[in-house]
Amino acid sequence: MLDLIRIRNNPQAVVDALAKKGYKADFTQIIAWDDMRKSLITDVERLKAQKNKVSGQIPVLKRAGQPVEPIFEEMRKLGEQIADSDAKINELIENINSALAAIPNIPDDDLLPGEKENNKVVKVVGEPPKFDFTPKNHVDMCTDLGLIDYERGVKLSGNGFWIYRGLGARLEWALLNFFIDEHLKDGYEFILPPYQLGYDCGFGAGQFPKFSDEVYWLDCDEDRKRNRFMLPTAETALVNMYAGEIIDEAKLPMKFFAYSPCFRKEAGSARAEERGMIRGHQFNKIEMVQYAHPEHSMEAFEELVEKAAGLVEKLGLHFRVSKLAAGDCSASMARTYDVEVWIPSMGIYKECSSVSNANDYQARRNNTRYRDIKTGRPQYVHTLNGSGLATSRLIPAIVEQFQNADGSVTVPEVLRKYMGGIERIEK
RNA sequence: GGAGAAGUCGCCUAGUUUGGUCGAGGGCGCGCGACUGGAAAUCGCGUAAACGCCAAAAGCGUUUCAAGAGUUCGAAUCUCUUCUUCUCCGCCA
Repeated sequence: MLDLIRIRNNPQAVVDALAKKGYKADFTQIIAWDDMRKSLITDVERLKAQKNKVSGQIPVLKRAGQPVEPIFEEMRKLGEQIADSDAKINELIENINSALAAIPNIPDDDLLPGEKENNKVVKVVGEPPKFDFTPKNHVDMCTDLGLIDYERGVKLSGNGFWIYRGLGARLEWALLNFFIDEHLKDGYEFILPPYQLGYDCGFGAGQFPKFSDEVYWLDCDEDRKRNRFMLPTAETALVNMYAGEIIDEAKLPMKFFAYSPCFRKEAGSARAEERGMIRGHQFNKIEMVQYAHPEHSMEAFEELVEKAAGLVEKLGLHFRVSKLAAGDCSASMARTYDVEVWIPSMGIYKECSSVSNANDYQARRNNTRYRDIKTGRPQYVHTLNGSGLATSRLIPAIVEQFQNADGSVTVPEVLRKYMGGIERIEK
């Protein structure tokens, strides 16, 4: 949610900034509504003040034994006028809010405009492995080694689901354990959130109303506001934990990470090149979230990027970090860097972490504030999130990048202690 | 899932029977000040948010007693709906 005062103060600046995201903003209607709201409020508040004053007289007159009935008729008329104006004001507020809620976040100044083609690689670590044999793709590797059972996953739940088996399950769990330990070392608090969330969480995170069709709903009431959905990422939970609260400034930054499966419809995105576990309806992810003071959110952002990249690096994988152009950042985000891991069989880098700063966009939507020590006033926090990391993109990278001529896979060293010391996965 | 009780200012609590100077009293906590060499104790003062006048401060006004709707000239107080919590029962990992 954007700040209406900011829009009012300089609409053109906001229009220009949003244009970088490819969003055509026009605030004339919103501002007109807000103008109407303001003038109505001034009027109706004058009426209310008058009503309160007269109302306060009634007990005094009564006590003095004076007649009060004559006043009632006038008061009734006043009351009708007030109810009338209040209804209009509420309608205007609703209009304004739903219009504001549909507008994406303002991208940071330093972002390039445009889409993917303007993403900029800011860091490359390692290089693509060279094989002196014909490398296999991850689907074949995982199937041959018995790590993943794609066929039976489909049998159980349909396309987009798989079963982790045996060492595959242990590898998955080892990755998660490795990430958990690393985040604990960095002083992040471990959170296990509910996997079913209410509508407000989706709204607060900025995913609803626009993307409410991309999650799985558990109930089918006509009004989704009373229903729950399966979380598409733990961010949706973490970012709403303090909704409506005022946090002590001294507590900032607050740092969390959560494990959760993520459930996504991914409608219409089934593509031949995204076989295996590159894109599924359910995948595991550790998500990092920080609540930061606005003056320090950029540092928090850098920290999260470093952490995400550091994890991939410790695994020994070849990857790169890209700074996304304004139009490639999601609607809620002011700034996003992707950590992309090399998938040899596809010949491309695939996102395994996306680190973003929402600035105050989410905090405004779900009313998460801190109390400023100097002024004593509540201010919106900045919320940041980043995967740390999503395993479903890493297992393909690991089995492909670390495959050997005999069809085995070398287990990254940092994972071995979580897998009973196994160094190599073979048939 | 069934039956009952309850949700008041950071926390605890008064007020709900008898609707009207109740936006709301008291205690704790917290902040400031006095006393003290310093501290404790004591005493005094203060103690929410949103919105509007307004870009900001001061000030004034409006709104907010779980949320929403209703009755009424007037609702913390009466009615309805929803949510949450607690107790008992049922069911279960």
